[in-house]
Amino acid sequence: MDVKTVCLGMLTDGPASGYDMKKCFESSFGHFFPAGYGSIYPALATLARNGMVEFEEVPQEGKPDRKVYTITEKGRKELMQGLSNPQPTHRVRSEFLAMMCFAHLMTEEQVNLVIDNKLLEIENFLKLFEKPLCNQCSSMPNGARFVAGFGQFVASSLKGYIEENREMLTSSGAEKVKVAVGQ
Amino acid sequence: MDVKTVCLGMLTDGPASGYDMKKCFESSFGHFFPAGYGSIYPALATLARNGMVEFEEVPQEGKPDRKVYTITEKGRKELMQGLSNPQPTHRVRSEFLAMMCFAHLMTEEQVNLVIDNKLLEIENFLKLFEKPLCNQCSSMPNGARFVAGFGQFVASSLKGYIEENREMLTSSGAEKVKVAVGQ
DNA sequence: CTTTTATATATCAAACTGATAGTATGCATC
DNA sequence: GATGCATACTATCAGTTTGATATATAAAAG
Repeated sequence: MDVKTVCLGMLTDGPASGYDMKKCFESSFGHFFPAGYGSIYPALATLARNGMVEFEEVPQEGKPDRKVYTITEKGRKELMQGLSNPQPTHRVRSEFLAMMCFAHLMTEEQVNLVIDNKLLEIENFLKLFEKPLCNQCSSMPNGARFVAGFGQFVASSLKGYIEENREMLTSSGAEKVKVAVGQ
Repeated sequence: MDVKTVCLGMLTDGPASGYDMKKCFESSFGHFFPAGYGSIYPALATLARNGMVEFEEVPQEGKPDRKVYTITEKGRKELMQGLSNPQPTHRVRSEFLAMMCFAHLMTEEQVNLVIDNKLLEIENFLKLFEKPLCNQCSSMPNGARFVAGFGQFVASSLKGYIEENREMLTSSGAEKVKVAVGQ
């Protein structure tokens, strides 16, 4: 299950260009499966070379040609193959958590800044769900609703955990008391 | 903040070999910052080349020599530099969620198998916290306790969300009803 | 009038992933 | 008694991904 498979999946919704797909990654997929041009374009090139997709070059005025990709029958089979893995991964790579492991090497100001920024980031993410948006909330496939709900739920859990435990990372009560008692 | 920085951080706890660090990644760091030999050994080689670490080759009986790395003063400065980024990332890459977006292209059996496996995986992960382990729970730096608690909290949140919403992904009541009414 | 944003393509160095390889001991399974 | 597997240690490699950059034009923002 790499970027190629996700691109094939996106194309089951209708033809699209690499640029369209990038926007789709940015707005939704990218929150749990990031991809940039550097992986999308090579993926599409490989898929085309292997007959999984076909493309039509659509000329435009004043803009580069659009390459509009369509999934083929072979591509659909490949997609089903990709969806047949019974143990898909779910990986986190967090500079944030790695950094917090070394909080004792940082100043209190540094730690607080990092945490405040992270909370802001999470709050901004949660705002995406408040809007009357979900352009097609009702028309959204169940899978997409499950995943969106997942993201919202995890984000608000995170926020709660960080808020309730952040003092663990800074001059914790315990340590301050010890110092006071020691003197 | 790449593997090099995390290696430097690990070395502030005392000298270690690449193999030791791999075990450390496997047992703890890897849950939120994965790294394999393919990134650890090149990272250590680069760090040594740039004077961030020094190493001593310790011969052993019947086993390959251990290369025991120690952080240098220059390495400590580099680490502080790495810890000074006020906006560390926290990224998820989830084949699981991507797959669930395409649940409507899968059979109900496939979806159920994937979800059952994922729940088992989460339960196994949660078992790591039940043990009287945390070899040094009390001696653990606060940062590590914060991060461990974070992992435990997120995992149990995930479990709850999946259990409560999984029926959204399979032949949902709603759709079954619609079919029945339509006939 | 200049900078930014949007539309569209594409590439590249550096980093990372997952697998493989080599070498030696011990331990269990057949 | 042999075969395979786990542990201990190093290391590399092909394929992917990341993040930045390049190219080109037009419209909107400042």
